[in-house]
Amino acid sequence: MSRVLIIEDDTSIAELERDYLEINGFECEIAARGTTGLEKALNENFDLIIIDIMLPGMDGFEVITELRKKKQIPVIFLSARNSDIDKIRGLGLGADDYMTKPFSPNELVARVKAHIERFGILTRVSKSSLISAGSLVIDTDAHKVTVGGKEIQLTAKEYDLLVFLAENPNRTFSKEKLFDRIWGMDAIGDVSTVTVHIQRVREKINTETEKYIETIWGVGYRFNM
Amino acid sequence: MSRVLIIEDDTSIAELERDYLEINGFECEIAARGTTGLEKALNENFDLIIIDIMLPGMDGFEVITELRKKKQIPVIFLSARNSDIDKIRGLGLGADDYMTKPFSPNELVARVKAHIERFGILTRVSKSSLISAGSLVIDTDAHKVTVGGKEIQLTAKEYDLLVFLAENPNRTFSKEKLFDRIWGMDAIGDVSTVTVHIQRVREKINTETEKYIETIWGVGYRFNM
DNA sequence: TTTTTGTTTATAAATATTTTATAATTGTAT
DNA sequence: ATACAATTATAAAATATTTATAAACAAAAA
Repeated sequence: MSRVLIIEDDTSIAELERDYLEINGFECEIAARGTTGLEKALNENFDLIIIDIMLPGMDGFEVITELRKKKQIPVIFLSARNSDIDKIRGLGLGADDYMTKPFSPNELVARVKAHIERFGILTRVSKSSLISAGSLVIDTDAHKVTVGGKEIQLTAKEYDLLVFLAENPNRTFSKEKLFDRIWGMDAIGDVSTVTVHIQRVREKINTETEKYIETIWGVGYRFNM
Repeated sequence: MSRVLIIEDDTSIAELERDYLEINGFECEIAARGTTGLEKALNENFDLIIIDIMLPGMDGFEVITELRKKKQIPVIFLSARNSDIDKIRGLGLGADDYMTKPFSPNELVARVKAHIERFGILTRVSKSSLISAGSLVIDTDAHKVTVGGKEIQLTAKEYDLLVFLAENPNRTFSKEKLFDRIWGMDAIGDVSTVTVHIQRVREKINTETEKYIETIWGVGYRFNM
C-alpha cells in the first residue's frame, strides 16, 4: 500500500484529491501548511508528495527544497500559473512532475500511479522483474525472453507456462496441476495440450548444452535451475 | 551509448563482464580498487556501476556510501554471500540491484540494460521534455512529434497514447491497461478503440525500417527503444 | 453547417491453441 | 533379453482466437 502526502491549504481541493486517491487504493494524509507538511514529510514515510505551490507561510518551493536536503521522494507540484513551471524545472533532481489547475482528478491519480511505480523501481532493492537461469533470461515487465542475449518469440500460453515453471524451479508439477495453474481451474480440455506446449517451449529455449525443462516420467515436469 | 564502470579486483571476472557488455553495445571501464573506482565514478560520467562488495582496501559499501553523497547512479552489487543482501537494502536510496556469485553473464547484461533504461526514463521525465527513439522525436513541451525531422500531425488521443508508450518503453501493456491509462479509469467503452488508435499512430510514425510499436500477441503492445 | 476527431462495427488476415494421429521412449513383467 | 503396456514426443491438421484494416457511424469542434 502506497502513502501519499497532500500539502494543500484549500481543504475542498485536498479532500477531493484524497477521495480519488483512496478509491484507487492509496493511503493519504493532508497537511494544510507548508511547515507541517515538511515536518510530516521528514518524519513519516511517504511514497509521493502532492504539493500546491501557493501556500501560506512557507511556499511549495521552499518546502521541497528543504525536504530534498534529506530525502528523495517524487513530488507532483500543483500550480495555477504556467510561469511556475520553469521554476519547478530549476529544482533539478528528483522524480518531479507538475500539473496546472484546474486538473482532472483522474489524471492526477494516473500520474501518482506512474510516478510511484517508476520511483519504486529505483528505491526498492529488488531483483527487478528478471528471472534467469543459465543463458535464459525472462523480463516479465517487457514480457520478453532471451536466450544467450537473443530474443525469442513465445506465444502467450508458452510464455505463461515458462514463467510459471521458472518462478518455481526445482519443483515437479503434474500435467494436471500445470493445466489448472496456467489454463485456469475451470478450464476444460485435455492435459495433452500441456505436453504439446512444453514441447514447443523446449524447442525455443533449449540450447545444445542446456535442457531447462526436465520430464519426470509418470509424474510431470520440472524446471531445473 | 551507455557507459558502465566495473569495480572488481578479480581481473578475469572484470574482463568477462566487460566482454559481455561490450558485445551488447556498452562502453566499459574497469577499476581494480575501491579508491580508484570511487575516483572515476566521481570524475567521469557513467550510467551504471557494477561493484563487487569484497574489495581490497575500501569495500563496495564504503565506495557507494561515499559516492551517494554526491551522485545518484544505479548500482549493481555483486556478492558471494546472501548475508550481504540485507546490508545492501540498508543503503536505501538509489537504483540498486544485486546479484550473487556465481552469476550468468547474460543475466548481468539483462539487468544492466533494464536499469539503464529505467533510470533513463526517470531522469528524462523530470529533466527534459524530449523523448526520442530512432528518427522519432516527441517534444512534450511543444506537443510536437517529428519523424526524421518532419513534423507529423497526431490527434489528441493518438498523441496521448504514443507519449504514454514512449515514456514507458520496453514494457508491455494490455489493451485494458492502455485504455485505463489514456481514457481514464472510469471511462466506458470498448478496448477495440485502443486497437484502432494504435493502428493510426503506426500509420503515421512508422517508416520503412522502423516499427516502434510492437504487438505482443495475446498480451498487448510494447514500444521498443 | 462543415470539418475534424473519436468510436463502433464488420470483415479479412494473421496467429495461436487444441485435437488427433503416430512414433519414440520408458518401465515392467516375463 | 524380449515383449508388452503405459507414457511422452513429435508432427500435422483442424479449430479458435486475436489483431489489422477499412469503413460506417457518432460526437465534438470550428
